[in-house]
Amino acid sequence: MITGEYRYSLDEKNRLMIPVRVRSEIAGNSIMLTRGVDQCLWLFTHEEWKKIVQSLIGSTSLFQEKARLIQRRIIAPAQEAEIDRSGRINIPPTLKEYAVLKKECIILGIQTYIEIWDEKTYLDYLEENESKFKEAAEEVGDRMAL
Amino acid sequence: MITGEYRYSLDEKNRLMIPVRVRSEIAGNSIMLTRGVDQCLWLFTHEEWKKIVQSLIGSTSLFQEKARLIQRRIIAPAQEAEIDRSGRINIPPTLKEYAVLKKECIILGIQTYIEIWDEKTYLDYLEENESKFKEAAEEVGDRMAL
DNA sequence: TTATAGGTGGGAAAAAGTGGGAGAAAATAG
DNA sequence: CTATTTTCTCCCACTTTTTCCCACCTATAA
Repeated sequence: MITGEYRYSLDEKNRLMIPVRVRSEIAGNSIMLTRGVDQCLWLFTHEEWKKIVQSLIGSTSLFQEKARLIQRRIIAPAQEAEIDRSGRINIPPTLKEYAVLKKECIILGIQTYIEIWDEKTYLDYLEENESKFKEAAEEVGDRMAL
Repeated sequence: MITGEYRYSLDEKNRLMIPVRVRSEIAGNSIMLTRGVDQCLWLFTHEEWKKIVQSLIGSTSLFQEKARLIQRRIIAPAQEAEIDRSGRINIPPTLKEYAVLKKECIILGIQTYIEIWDEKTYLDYLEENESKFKEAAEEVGDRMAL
């Protein structure tokens, strides 16, 4: 299981470090990188990617508007990324622009996949949603005894 | 059951002591550390953490807004922390910043988990919420005879 | 006072992270 | 089509951080 919140900087060559702890959870050295929901990038292992693709296009058709949208928004932008010897990946220009990555980036391990955020964007997102989060937490609290 | 309120200081290497009484309640020497609700860190045993993750993400998907929020706010920031020979853990930078830990920290044992606060933040929190606490206490009093 | 357990600080080796050079490949201009 | 420039990739070397270990300090109890 991939987990953790890390800060790394994108260098001048658009390389971004993948934290060791995350790397060690990823089998092989090649991953899929795509647009996420919200202003971040998603990063999947090949296995996970296969599952996603299957569940996204498995039951839909190119003759359905919403299906086309999801395909264009999630599936099409996906690119393979190699992890280099020092544990970094290259961020392709279009994806970099989508997530508005500047220098400081946040990498989030979310169990089965990874998110890449621009630091400022991420902090703003959390701040904006803190009250919504607390509501959600209260709801969870109602459902269980923690 | 873990209980107690302790004061320890974070050293220059970002190590924080886990009180012996708390340590002895933890099986193994590794725990999960994450962002808490409110400005503190939460610390769970692996068992407890598993339960939390399960109940938080068990039935949700990365294509649901609230689910993503909870995952980003609680699940993703979680990192494993090893307890060293002297009974200390390392606090990762992003978590340290979130809880605004300076030198003096307060460690709270709350039955099944532990909270880590910056001392000043904790005292302010208690003070600010004293009246809310009294209300809550009244409510509890209505429901039972203590 | 001495022994013991809890707590604190720091050195040294190892691991992780960073930046940059050189050659290959690709793009562009002539 | 070739020559020049730019971009990309691979690799190496340096720096920083982390980890592991040990020594010492302090308080408590024998």
